[in-house]
Amino acid sequence: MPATVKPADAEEARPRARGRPRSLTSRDAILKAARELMDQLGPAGVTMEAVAARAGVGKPTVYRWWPDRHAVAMAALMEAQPSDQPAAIAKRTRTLQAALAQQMQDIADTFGSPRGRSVASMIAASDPNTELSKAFRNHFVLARREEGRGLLQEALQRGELREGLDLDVTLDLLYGPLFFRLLLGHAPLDAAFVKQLLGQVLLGLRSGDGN
Amino acid sequence: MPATVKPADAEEARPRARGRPRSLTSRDAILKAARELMDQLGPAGVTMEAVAARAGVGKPTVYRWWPDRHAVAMAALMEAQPSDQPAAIAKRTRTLQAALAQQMQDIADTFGSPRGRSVASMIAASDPNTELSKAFRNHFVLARREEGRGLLQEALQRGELREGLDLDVTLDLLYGPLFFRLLLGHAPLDAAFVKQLLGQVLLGLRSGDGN
Amino acid sequence: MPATVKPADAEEARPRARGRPRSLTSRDAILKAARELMDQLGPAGVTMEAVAARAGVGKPTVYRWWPDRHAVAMAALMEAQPSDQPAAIAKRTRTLQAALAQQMQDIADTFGSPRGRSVASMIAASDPNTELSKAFRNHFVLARREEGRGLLQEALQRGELREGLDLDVTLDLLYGPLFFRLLLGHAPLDAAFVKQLLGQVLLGLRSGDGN
Amino acid sequence: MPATVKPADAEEARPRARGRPRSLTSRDAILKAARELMDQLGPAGVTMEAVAARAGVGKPTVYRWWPDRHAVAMAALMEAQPSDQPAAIAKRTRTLQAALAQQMQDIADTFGSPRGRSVASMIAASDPNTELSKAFRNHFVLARREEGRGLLQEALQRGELREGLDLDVTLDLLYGPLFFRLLLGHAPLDAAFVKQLLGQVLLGLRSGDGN
DNA sequence: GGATAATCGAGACGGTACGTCGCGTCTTCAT
DNA sequence: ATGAAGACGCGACGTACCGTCTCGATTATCC
Repeated sequence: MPATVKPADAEEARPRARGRPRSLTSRDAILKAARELMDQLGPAGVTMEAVAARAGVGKPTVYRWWPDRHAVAMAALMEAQPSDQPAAIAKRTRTLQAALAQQMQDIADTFGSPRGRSVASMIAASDPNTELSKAFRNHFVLARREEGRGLLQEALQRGELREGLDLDVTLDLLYGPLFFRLLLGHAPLDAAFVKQLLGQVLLGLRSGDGN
Repeated sequence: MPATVKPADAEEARPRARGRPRSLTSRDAILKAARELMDQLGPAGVTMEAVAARAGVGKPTVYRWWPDRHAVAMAALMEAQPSDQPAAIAKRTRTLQAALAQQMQDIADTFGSPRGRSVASMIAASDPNTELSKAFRNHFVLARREEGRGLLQEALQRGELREGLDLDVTLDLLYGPLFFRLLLGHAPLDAAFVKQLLGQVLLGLRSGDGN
Repeated sequence: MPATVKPADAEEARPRARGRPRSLTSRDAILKAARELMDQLGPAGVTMEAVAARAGVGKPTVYRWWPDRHAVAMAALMEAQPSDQPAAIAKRTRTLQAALAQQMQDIADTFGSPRGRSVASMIAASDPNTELSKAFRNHFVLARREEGRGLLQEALQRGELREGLDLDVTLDLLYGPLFFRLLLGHAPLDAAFVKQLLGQVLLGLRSGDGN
Repeated sequence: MPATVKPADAEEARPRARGRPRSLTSRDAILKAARELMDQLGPAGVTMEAVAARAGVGKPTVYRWWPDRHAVAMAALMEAQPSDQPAAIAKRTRTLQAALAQQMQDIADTFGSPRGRSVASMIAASDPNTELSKAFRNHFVLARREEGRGLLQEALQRGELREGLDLDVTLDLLYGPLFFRLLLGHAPLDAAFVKQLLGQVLLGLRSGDGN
């Protein structure tokens, strides 16, 4: 799913806007420049002037695509990491616990990187009410949570989990602690933690009731 | 615990510095101004110029106390909310589950407020490695988590929880999902959620092993 | 005589260019828009974007007719005021002094208007070496001076003026002070001034020599 | 007399403004930079960015002293040429005609230079109603005209000129044609012209009446 | 009559400069 | 020495126009 501000590509009419079409080349150059600045200087380095200069583009062209520097940075990060296959590959080959463990470790690795830190800091710094901010959170965090929902539902169908489980609470029980440690950094985020976390959560999912 | 970067008020010598002493009045006026700006304009509104102007203070005076705008903002927020008694009062009067539920609901209320949103956004936006940032995270999040540790330890001594419990994982299991929903806002953070959350977590704490 | 930069309509071949011919409707709309902007906002308001937008025309269409914004503004002003009959009508009906007085008052009125101020400011602001600039100066100022030359020559033939008069100096003696006050605004430009001016100048033209 | 916008140096109170005083060093560097740009690139080259960069000064500092680019350019030109002694020296040593001839040739030389062209173009391009614009016109043009008034008054006292002369008209009669040719460029501005001009004007001043 | 070609409106393009705001530092006088 | 005041160099902001280009659509001439 593209990171543009106006996807709007419902296949209907869309009367082939008048005038010169926007240059996708410019758009890509802008996002590439933003990504490089993000990696080299962090989120604060993604200034409109630096992005435009590095992309070989006029500042107004950047503003034609995105309304401000936060939007450019978010679009660059979203385009950089498609949020795709990694877990999907592993999905079917393991047990629920193994699949979740792998995905969570993958998330930890991703967010442990400098670019991941940038993502985290932008999630919290941006106005949470804008559409772009929601899309960004969805892209980087909630999409992973939805992968987990898929894994849980399969396990549910296999009868490995008890009926009547509140999936949303369970998902937060899995991913909440993960991002909590990522953001706070008060304790290590290693394989042992993931194992313990999964163990405690899954224990409560197998039998009995959680009330 | 003061919010200044340099407490340094070790009671020893301190040769009664020459010249005019720093005005505590100024300090308080600065923090008050910062708090007001934070409430009215959000974290981005806490600029040094605005703070100094509103406090009726010169900019260098602000810089004499804190090194940059983030520090002023953090100090203002920390001074505003002492992170004290609320849970302490309730501690002894209820069951573990009830005490935790009350504290968590209290946290949710606190962070649901505009000022709480500011706190959350500053946590994620600030450089996580600075001392001030650590103090800030500790003040607003980890201190609450430590309150929970106290509650769990009491329950442990009462034999309500199984031995060998990994308290750190358990604490993240409790507070992680809470802050996860606070930050992401993907699902409501109401009493039902708190109840479900506590139910699922405590279920795994009572018997059996979590491995 | 049209105000376009490229009249070039030498009646010869001109192989009746292929393709769609330029729209005179557009041309007129552009000049009309430029005139309106000039009147409402002054010379600085005559921007290519505003002209094109107000004329309901694409920017390249404007550039197809004129090379830059100055040219458009000058063309608009020149087209607006044909520099014609006013004095021509009066020419024959009066004495030299009366005819000059009327023309000069007419010039003063013209240049005293907002549009006249625009003309004056463009004369001085434009690069004096371009062809267009020369045509513009000629249209608005020197053409009037040439009218005066005609009046003087008639008077010369009637024997009202002494022989050997340097007409160019005399013309500048008449029109120089007029435009001087117009541009500098240091003193009123009223009928009394015109009368005084003509009196002093013509005094020197009647007899004796000016050496 | 300085070119600052706020001279206001009436020697009275002026309570020694609070805060850091403005740096005259910066002011001078700005004006010097503006002058150099004016000489090298013409009036259009005097952009705020270029001035600030060349002066080694921040843009806001330039705006602290002058409100816009025109003001900077005018101040630079006024500071560059003090509009002083030249004629004053010659004043007493010659006849009226010789003194005027020298001054007028001096004016022609001054305004014939590139910098003089810039001055002329700025006079006509600037909003004639602002205080700065008036000061500018006064500095470069009317001050010279006033020198001429002095010369005429001396001649008047010596009895060289007839009584009842309208000095203002006479002055415009002298300087108007000069600036007319300067601005329009339709005829040479050489010694012969100056001689002819003075001859015709002075002829009318000696005897008879100009009505 | 169908191809060809220059024009049309529209509007995005790379740029330059605008005038503003905030940073964190420095310099002044008054306390 | 510290207080407030405020100017300093700096750098980024977001906007306005510049003059050029690239679209699809239109309108004429030429084959």
